[in-house]
Amino acid sequence: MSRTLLVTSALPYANGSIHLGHLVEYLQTDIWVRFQKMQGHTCHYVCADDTHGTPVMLRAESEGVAPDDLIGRMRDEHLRDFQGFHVEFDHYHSTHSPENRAFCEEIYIRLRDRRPSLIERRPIEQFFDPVKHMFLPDRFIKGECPKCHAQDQYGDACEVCGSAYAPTDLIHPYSAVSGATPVRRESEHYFFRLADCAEFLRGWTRSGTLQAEAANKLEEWFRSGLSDWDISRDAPYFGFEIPDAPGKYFYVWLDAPIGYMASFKNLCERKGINFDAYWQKGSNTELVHFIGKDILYFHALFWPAMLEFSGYRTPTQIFAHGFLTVNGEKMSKSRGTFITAESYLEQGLDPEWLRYYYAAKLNGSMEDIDLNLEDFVARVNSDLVGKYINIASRAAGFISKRFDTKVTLSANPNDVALLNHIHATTGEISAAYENREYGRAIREIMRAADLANQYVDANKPWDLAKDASQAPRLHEVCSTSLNAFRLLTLYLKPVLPKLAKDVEQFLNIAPLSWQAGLTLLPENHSINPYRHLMTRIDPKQVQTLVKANRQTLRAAQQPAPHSPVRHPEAQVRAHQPLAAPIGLEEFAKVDLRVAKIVNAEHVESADKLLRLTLDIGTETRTVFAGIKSAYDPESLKGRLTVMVANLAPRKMKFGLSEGMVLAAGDGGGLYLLSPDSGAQPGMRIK
RNA sequence: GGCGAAUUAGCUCAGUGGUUAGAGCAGCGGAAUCAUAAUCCGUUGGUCCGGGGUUCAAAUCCCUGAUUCGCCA
Repeated sequence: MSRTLLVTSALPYANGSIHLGHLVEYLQTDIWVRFQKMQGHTCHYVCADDTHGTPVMLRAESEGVAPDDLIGRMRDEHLRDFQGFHVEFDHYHSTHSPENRAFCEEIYIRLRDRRPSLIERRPIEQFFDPVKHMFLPDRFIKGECPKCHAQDQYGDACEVCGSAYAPTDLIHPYSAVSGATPVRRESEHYFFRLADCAEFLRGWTRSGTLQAEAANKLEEWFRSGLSDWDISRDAPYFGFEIPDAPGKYFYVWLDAPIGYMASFKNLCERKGINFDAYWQKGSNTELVHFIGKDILYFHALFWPAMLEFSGYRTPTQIFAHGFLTVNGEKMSKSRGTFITAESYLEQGLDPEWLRYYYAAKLNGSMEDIDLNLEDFVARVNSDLVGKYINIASRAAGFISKRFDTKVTLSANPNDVALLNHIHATTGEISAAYENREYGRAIREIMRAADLANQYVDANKPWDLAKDASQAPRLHEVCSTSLNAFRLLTLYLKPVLPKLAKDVEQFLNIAPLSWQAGLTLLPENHSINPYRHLMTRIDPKQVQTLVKANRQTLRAAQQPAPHSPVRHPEAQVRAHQPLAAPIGLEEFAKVDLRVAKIVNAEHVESADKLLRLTLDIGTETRTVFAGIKSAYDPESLKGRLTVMVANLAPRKMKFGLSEGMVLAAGDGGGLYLLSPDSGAQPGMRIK
């Protein structure tokens, strides 16, 4: 039965580049969409840039450009990266669009005008930056941790001791925007009464829309009670003004998911698709959202509630996936594993290698997947080139040279058995794709590729070729090999669209679709000359890629490592303004010394700290440094760095810290300073 | 701190119907030479994180500990 689907991937935020972590989601979705289209279903895949919010506003300001210019540029970059990885959207829009404004206003007004209303206004008190004249979200307020007294911690949680608190708990808070001391100020905010939607949400959650793990997570949230959602932000804010509220703007997370509708609306206008047939209540089309597990809260609570109570249909499925780790660890700029989509392509790596590797690793759960770079090379080379491509390569020469490029049909039982066997796996493979069990599909396909290679080996075309009387058999064996190869290509096509296209050209056939593709090449069908379809990965390419990403750190505008659509307010770290000027004498008070790290070790029960023993020539110091996330203690031993030697010692839970080491970081990574070669421990820095 | 997830061969992962735990890659031995040194056959390798319990029987269920990761809006 033919289905009609609208599929989305989460909207990437316009404040960062696409990296390999993002790509997990877009490739997962793209594979699924391509599979659905190959099935003959009607399937639209839309996405957009998520453009609003304080981080974009501040970044545009710091770059001296209008927000519109910034988001226009970012959208172009994002789209270019996606296309580079063969992610094929039917439309890629922007949340800063007339369509989105219209839907935001409409949905808001419908929620507001319900009786009883789902929108409530009440004043709340927040920190306000008196210099910058703006309210400060938690992440924009820094200060001293009330628990461990670490300096310069964010307003929501301490990165040194890991404790969570409210920004009001900070000691000596200051604005991360201007450096000014924030003041408390009251302002009226608009809230969406989520608690009133609880009953609906409980039912919706259990209606098969979520993975079991996700439904469990929601159950936790239900148990702890749903609170109202603050959907307004005060000017200045880059976003849409709330219709009846001058100076109040929709919070970016309200307008971001509505962007799915806006993007599709734009597609509908241009293609003559009936928008209402997809979005009206009771629609029998499927609405499927692919998201990262970190934004489940927004997509499984706020979003369906907003839709339901503003008279729209709710999503059919929310598919949440896990994060990407590289070599078993969080992506890290200092290790060079924070790899951007752009750099991957620039280094000349084939996007289909990554598509294949992700597919081989993905399943339908929210578990994280690991990109092990050594395994990546081995897996792609062995599976794709050694097994799959090899089948075509083994047979093509004979067909071209001995049989005038023409294939034949074979009734030989061995040949029929092989093709039947590969054909028989179709159901299992398509079920695996449908359920997003791509790893299972790939295992199945590679098992079939193994069979094909065994078949070639058993039938020994190279022996047949030596005996002219065996020519008909040789013809059958090579034709059967190519037919097997054709079926495997069909199965791999959602994952490897470009390669499949090249194979279609080589085999001289129409684009493969699922049902029509489950046939054989007709008698006397003529193929084109074989050219190498895919090269192997040279491990050096991967090393170069890692090196390149280690070196291009200053670009540093990336959002937090592995989240496809991170809470936008959290992404502001990269844009700290310069501090107020100071005189030389003031600077000279700081005694900076070259220090040799003579020992470095983990601190038991500390999440972020390493205990460093530093030699500064005249004495050794113990310093607790919050750099565990970025450095392996062993790698630090013996290296030189810079420390503040006259910082007053501070008592910490783990002992006395006698100074601090200097490191740069914007939240996405940490980079210890190093003096140039020749410096000796104890030298003063001035 | 609370809650949740994960921990299976050197690597990456399958494996809930409770029998003698599997695959791919890597390793080792052999064969082959059509194919981008690709392929084929054989083979080594695991106290299924530790400990306890339930059972005739546990990687699988229960309890507990360790480690890792995530969430706490």
